[in-house]
Amino acid sequence: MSITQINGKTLLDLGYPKGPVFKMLLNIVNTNFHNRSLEDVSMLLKQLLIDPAAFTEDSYLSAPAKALLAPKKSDVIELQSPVPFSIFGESNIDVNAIRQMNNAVRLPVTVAGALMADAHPGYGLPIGGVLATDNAVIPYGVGVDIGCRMCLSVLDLPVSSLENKESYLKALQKDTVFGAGATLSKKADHAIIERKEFKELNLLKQLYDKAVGQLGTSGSGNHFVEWGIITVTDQEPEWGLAPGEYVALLSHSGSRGLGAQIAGHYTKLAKELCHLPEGFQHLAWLDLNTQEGQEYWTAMTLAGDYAAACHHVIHEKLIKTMGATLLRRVENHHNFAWKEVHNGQELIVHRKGATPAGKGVLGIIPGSMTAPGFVVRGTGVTAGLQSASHGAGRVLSRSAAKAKIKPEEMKQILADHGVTLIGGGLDEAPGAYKDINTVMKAQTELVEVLGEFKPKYVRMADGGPAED
DNA sequence: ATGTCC
Repeated sequence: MSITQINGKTLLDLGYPKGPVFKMLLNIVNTNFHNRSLEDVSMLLKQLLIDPAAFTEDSYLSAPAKALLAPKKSDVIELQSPVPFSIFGESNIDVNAIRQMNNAVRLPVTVAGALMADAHPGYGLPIGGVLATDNAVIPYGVGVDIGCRMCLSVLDLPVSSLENKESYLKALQKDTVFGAGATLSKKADHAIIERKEFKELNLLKQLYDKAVGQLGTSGSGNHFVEWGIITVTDQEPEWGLAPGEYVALLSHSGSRGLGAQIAGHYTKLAKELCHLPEGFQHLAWLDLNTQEGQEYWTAMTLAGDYAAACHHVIHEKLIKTMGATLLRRVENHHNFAWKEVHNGQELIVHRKGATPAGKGVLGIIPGSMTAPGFVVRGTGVTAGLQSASHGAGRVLSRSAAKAKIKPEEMKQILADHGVTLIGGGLDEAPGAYKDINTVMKAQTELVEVLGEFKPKYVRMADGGPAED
């Protein structure tokens, strides 16, 4: 026997006006009409829309009928007075990022917020923004690249082997694939493609082939795969490595087309279901008690695991090519939402370009292709919502970097740091980023540094043409 | 970030 369930899209397709009647009908239909056929339910909903007056005494549908008959009242959600939030490294943050955060803490679902030291403006929530809400998830609070993350593998290769430049560069050429829409020529094998969610949600069904083809690729933008040296400095390393220098592999990428499509789909749905005032619409949320909210959570979780799988495929290939053994791995999402308990309340904590930094939690904060990245251990500070920055943060937009930075300057900085780059454009030049050391100083109370990673051989997507 | 599509 099949169970009939409808969602917001069903109502939109039937021609229902957006508003409070949506939530009423979803509850009524999905709890009381699930034994009826979808055809019967659709017919009934059509009649209700055409002649609501005929249903005002209906035992199930009187409330939505009356709502449809009521004079149209504005259904724009009212904002609350702002929840105070901490800003780390405020003097170094674009005012527009702070303005966006000021907006986010006025949502009626917001319980707490924090802005990280690498913050810059984004869609809705700024990059570097952390927002804790009550039972609501904001697709643009997670970001377009769901599950964008870092992965560091510390290997048993001798540091002196890095002198063998060609073998490391060749491995990067052979085992990594970059570019928008890029796929592997030989499909990667990983348990993620067996996940049942790909069969349970229509959207995920449609994205399955794309996900399989792009598994193990890196994408474009600020994503990279690089070899380098990690210097472990912590005297009592709880991560099982004695202080000293090691060869390490570091990657930065996300959930590729899969996550991007999920983000696009549910952001659109959120905007249709959650009506915010002008200027706030990118912050539209999905109630986790609705089918749409649950679907997003399921899809987001899958995209996060898929992003992790992509890193693991890349690392396994490179480790095998170099004949190395994995000593220790550290990895973390920095675009995601988590269910966490803060001050005794379960909250939805969105980190959009922020590293989880709960007490004792390890994470990676990359610098740039010539600046060090850091392995950190969170302190769990409440003011920072148990978070830290996800990198240095941009100081120049992509277009500004292309216009301002000269190719010779970029070459010189790479040479000065002994870094070899495959691909990479002026928009990713070190000069486009803030000074990572300034950013780290602004968050000393949020994270302790356990080790410092210096890039040596870096691969990124080919940069676009320079702009005039 | 994504083959730039609501």
